[in-house]
Formats: sequence, structure tokens, C-alpha cells
Amino acid sequence: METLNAIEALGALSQETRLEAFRTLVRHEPEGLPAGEIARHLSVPQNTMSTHLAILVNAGLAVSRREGRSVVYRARLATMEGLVSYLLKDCCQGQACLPTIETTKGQCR
Amino acid sequence: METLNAIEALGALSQETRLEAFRTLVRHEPEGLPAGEIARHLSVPQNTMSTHLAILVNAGLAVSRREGRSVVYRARLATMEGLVSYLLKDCCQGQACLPTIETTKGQCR
DNA sequence: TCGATATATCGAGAATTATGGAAACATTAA
DNA sequence: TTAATGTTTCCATAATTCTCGATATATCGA
Repeated sequence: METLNAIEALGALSQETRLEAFRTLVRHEPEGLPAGEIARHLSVPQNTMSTHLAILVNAGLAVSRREGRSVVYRARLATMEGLVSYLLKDCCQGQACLPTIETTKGQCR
Repeated sequence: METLNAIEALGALSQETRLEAFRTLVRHEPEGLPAGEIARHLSVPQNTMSTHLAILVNAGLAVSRREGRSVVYRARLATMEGLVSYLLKDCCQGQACLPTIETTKGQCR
């Protein structure tokens, strides 16, 4: 991942509503969730949510597909993987790598 | 790491000057670098840099110590580790864990 | 003490982002 | 068609963030 993509992803995730939306999408993998349900779930007006979802999509952290009247969003975990990899490798020059893997790998599924 | 701390760290890193400053600090571990040198290095006015450094410190991503007339900043890799761990475990429910570790661990030092 | 150097804080303008009402668009069912 | 439903886009306002000149603070050496 390039620095500019990383900045965009970091910016997308650094907002409470969007971070919660992303987490919600992760919990609903792999089926995804319609925009309206995400909005209801987070108690946010649907047009506001729509704007936030567009930002997540733009950052590569989500994708959408139309399904009838609904637009179903899914998390894109590959981008999160790329972001984390960027933070550990390029940003930290591998210096945060080993301890992070050590403290994290027990929680993997 | 709590969600609110994560949002603060994400926000701190989602700005070009600050991300570059952090990367610069990582490259200068473990000695650290005086504020003025960071500013010069990134061609940013010293007061602007000072503001950005304060934001990094506030997010726990840097620490400072006075050394004579200078204030020397160091990266706090533990916070980065915590952030990455949060992203992989809590945010992604461990779903991004294994692939990320797989693609990253070869680059660790 | 004073002057020089290094950094932080203040304050204000510019730029960006967040928010949500209203309207437009898309899809379905009748 | 038309009405109902789900979503996005448009637009304006509010809030936040960025930037940097001017000034204040801290430290040092003379």
C-alpha cells in the first residue's frame, strides 16, 4: 500500500461513525448489510450514513452491490490487511512487527 | 487499546505531515530527534511542526524530553503496536489477522 | 544581567470535513 | 403508469482542523 492510500484509509477510520460502520460490516461478513440497516443500527440519518459509506468505499475499505432496492455493503478486509502491513513494515520499518505479531496471533481465527 | 484511543491515533496518522514526522522519528530510533530538525527535514515552519508533534504526543505516538535548549522527540512504537493489534483483533474480530501476519512477518527485524 | 537559540502558545484566517433537510434517482409491486 | 421503498446527491450550515505570523517561554553562554 502506498502512503497516500494509507492516509486515506486512516482518515476514513478516524471518525467514530465510520469506524463503527466498518466494524459492523466486519461482523456481517460475508453476507454484507444494506445501507439503511447500517444507518438504523448506528442511529444515524440515512443520508449521513450514505456519505460515510461512500468515504469507506473510496478508501477501499468497503464495497457495495445493488440488490433490488437495497445497496448492500461489505467490508474489504484486504485493504485493512494492506493498511496494517503498511503500518508495520513501511511506516515502522519493521520495528513494531514482531511484538505486534506476538501479542496478536493468539487471537486469530 | 480502546476505540477512542484508536480513533485519536488514526486521526493523528491520517495527516501527511504528521505521518511523515512519525516515520522520521521511527528512522531515528532510539536516539530521537529535536523538534527543529524534524521541521527542517520536512520543510515545515517550526511552529506548525510543534503543533503536529503535540498531536502525535497526545495520541501516544511520540514522547518528548527536553535536552538543553532542544526538545527531543521519540516515536512510541508500543502505541503503534496497540493500534495495529486493535485493528486486527477488536476492529476486525481477528478476521484480518492471519493473512496480515503471513504477509508481514517475513519483513520483521 | 543580556543576547542568541530552540520551542511552544496565541490568535486569526483558510481549508476541510461533518451533518442533515430536501430533492432526485432506482427498483419493485400493483 | 403510479405509489412505496431504499438510497444517493445536492446544498447550506456548523464544526473542526490546518496553517503560520507574532509573541511568549525556556535554556544557554558570555
